[in-house]
Amino acid sequence: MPPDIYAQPVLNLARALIGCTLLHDGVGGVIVETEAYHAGDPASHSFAGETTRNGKMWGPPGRAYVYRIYGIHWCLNVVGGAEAGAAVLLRALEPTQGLDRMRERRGVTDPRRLCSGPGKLAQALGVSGAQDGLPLDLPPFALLPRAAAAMLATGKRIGITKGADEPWRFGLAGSPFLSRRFPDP
DNA sequence: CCGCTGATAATCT
DNA sequence: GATTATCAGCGGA
Repeated sequence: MPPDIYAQPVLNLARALIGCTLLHDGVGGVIVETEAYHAGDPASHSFAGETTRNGKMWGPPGRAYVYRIYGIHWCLNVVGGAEAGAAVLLRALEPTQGLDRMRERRGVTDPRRLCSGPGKLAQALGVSGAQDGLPLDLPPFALLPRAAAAMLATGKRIGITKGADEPWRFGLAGSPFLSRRFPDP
């Protein structure tokens, strides 16, 4: 990705990532769903300031912020935004490469169930806390620009209680690989 | 198709 | 001690 992509306001970054391709060890696909979080946002881990867990959110942009949620799942974010303490949660991919590895890790075969949610995505790509802070433009990761313009859908973020009405979830309209459909306009 | 529930542990108060 | 940016499985319609 061009480095200046990461330096724009985090809402724009969240939109710009739709349609880009993310790979980890050659396994991954096209980003079809994202959510934006930033330090002025009560739903964000960065809202209460810098802590041990969220430290990468204040680090260099274009890197991974990986955290564990509900003691079970991992979630992968792209650190970025013109503002400090911002990140984009990657919620769903359209699997295109390494389908067999994803099926092994996930224990399902339906491609729509491999990466259709933040926890599933991290599991399918083999991402865990070990990758926290790694640059997404360098091995073992790769983040590639999209080939064509994406038809964007916008909606409220999922699974949060604070800031729940903010329309900071973005997706590829009509994609069958979303964690949830966007409401019809 | 939809909604509910248990699992499970780091993080923060 | 409460909360949590989740998921799979289950039961019902």
